[in-house]
Amino acid sequence: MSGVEERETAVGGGLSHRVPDLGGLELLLAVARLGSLGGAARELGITQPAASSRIRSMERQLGVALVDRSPRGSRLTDAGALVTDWARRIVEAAEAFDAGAQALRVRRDSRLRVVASMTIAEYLLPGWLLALRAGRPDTAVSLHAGNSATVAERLLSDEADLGFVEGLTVPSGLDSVVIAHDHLIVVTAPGHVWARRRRPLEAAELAATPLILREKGSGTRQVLDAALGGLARPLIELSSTTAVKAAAVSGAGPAVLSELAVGEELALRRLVRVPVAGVSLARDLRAVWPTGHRPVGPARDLLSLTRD
Amino acid sequence: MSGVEERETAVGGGLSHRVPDLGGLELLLAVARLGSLGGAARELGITQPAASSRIRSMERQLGVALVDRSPRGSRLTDAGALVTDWARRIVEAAEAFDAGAQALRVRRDSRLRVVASMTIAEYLLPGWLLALRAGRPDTAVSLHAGNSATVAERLLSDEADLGFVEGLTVPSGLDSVVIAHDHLIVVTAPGHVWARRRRPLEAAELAATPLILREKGSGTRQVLDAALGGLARPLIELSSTTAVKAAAVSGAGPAVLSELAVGEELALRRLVRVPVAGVSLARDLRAVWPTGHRPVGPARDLLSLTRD
DNA sequence: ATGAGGGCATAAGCTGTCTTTATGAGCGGT
DNA sequence: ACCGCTCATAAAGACAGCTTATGCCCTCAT
Repeated sequence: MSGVEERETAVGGGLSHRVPDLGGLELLLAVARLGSLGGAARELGITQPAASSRIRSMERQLGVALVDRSPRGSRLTDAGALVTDWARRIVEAAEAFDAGAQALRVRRDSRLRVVASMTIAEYLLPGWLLALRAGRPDTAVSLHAGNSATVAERLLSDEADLGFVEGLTVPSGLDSVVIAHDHLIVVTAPGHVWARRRRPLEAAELAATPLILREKGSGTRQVLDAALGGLARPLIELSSTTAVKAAAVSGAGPAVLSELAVGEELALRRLVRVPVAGVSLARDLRAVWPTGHRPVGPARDLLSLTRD
Repeated sequence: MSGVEERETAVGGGLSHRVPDLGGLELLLAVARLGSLGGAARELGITQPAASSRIRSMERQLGVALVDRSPRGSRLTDAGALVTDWARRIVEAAEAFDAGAQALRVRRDSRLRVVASMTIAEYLLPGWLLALRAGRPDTAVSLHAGNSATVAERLLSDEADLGFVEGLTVPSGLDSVVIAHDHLIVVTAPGHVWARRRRPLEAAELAATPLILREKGSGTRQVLDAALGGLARPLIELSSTTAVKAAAVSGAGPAVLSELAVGEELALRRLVRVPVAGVSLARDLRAVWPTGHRPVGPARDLLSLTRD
């Protein structure tokens, strides 16, 4: 209730003022791994005083001692070990971001050109790219995102070497292999009536209720319409998974989304899964390529990483 | 193969030079949500030119156009939508970090004092704290991490209101309720012989092989020793889950860890799960409190969030 | 004992980034 | 035609982080 506390929570955002920047977190991880400030500094290509000062400023910012300094090295405190583990999650997310972002740059010299549907590009590809980078560090990948039609088009016009789609059907002219299974699920904000519901929803009830949906033509919408016999009733139609999630979290109504998209939200209880019965909302995720042109080289490397 | 490219990948670290900082990512999320640079700027408490310049510098850094500007607002480009979703993962990890870090500060006025074992504090508590903050924004939580004995000690001396343990036994003097189930799993680096193994490991084989383990006395080690009859043979003993994971990832040998701890690593294929048969490596995660003092108020709120 | 080496802290100066203030320009509805 | 919204540009100030240059502490080997 103090003025400061009030403002801190009222501002709400300002995360970047309470969380050390990525450079600081990387430094902390290096200190944890190497057991020495100077060693960590060397690894990151900065000087020892810079590392010392930076760790100290993180400790000031967090209000917690992170490392025990001694004349023969530095070890994490108990709190420091916790903070370091939480920091690792941020850095891993940043690594995935980096792998994805590098692939988004249009480069003519890419040895592997991938085109993928949105959901796959958002939730699965960064991980695959990281794994690929670990195994084949010199493979330059470029990524283009689009719907199933776009994927087919770019593959057939030789603008891409490997594609990923999430629809019900495989575009003609393409061979495919199933690489994972996905389910659409119904979710609501925790405050919604359905959030407390134990008895599964029936198809009729789902079809009769206005839902927050992706636009017609999206892979997600295709599957839902097919499952309900083309009857899905939109409360609003939004053009991205993100917008649908945001609307559902804010309590606008129930939404239908891939379980890939809402893992985090379910874990944090920002959204609640509503049980459904008698409706087939499963779909396959597939890798695709032009008929007959079985993937070779880098494309084959990536494909082998996607096996679940 | 160019000089610049060479250096970028050779440095390897330097993540913070290729990924925008948290402030920039938050700004991008706000732009995506509000559809306007100026609106996002207002929400974050900065001026419109600052937002404009910052978004522009992110686009320069990533080499990709993120937003389509128009005289009546800004919308994300396709690439921008992808980048924004990847950015959201980073920001969510940062929110968990923040929730945890705030709880680590020692504050006398905390209305809820929690003491938890390491694994739970590392992997589950931040999410619970975020959910608690969402539902009860004014609950100040403080967190202390330690082993089972520490948890019991602090609860019984009234230094904590609610505890979480992961061992096989409940310390005497405490009541408990099971809040989740956990399994220890055997993992190796992808290059290890066991990584390609299909036939499950037997207890005898596991007991005969030197493993990367937590130190004796840790919850993880207790469960493993019990399951193998006290026979676990350490290749090395390390004092943190983190260190065990790092050793396993680097290929030092097979490790035994909670599946909570290696979710990310398995998804990114940095580690591979080795099937095991005939060994009971399950354990319960429990909330605990002094016998008779059933949790009330904030403690009860938190407890109700942990139900799986 | 004593000197060498590794480890950390402090001080001073520099540089770059991000910010604000001030202003201009495009588009749309009234 | 004007007002309101949007975004862009330019100039100047504030701040954070880095480097260089030291000094102290501890340990180990000579």
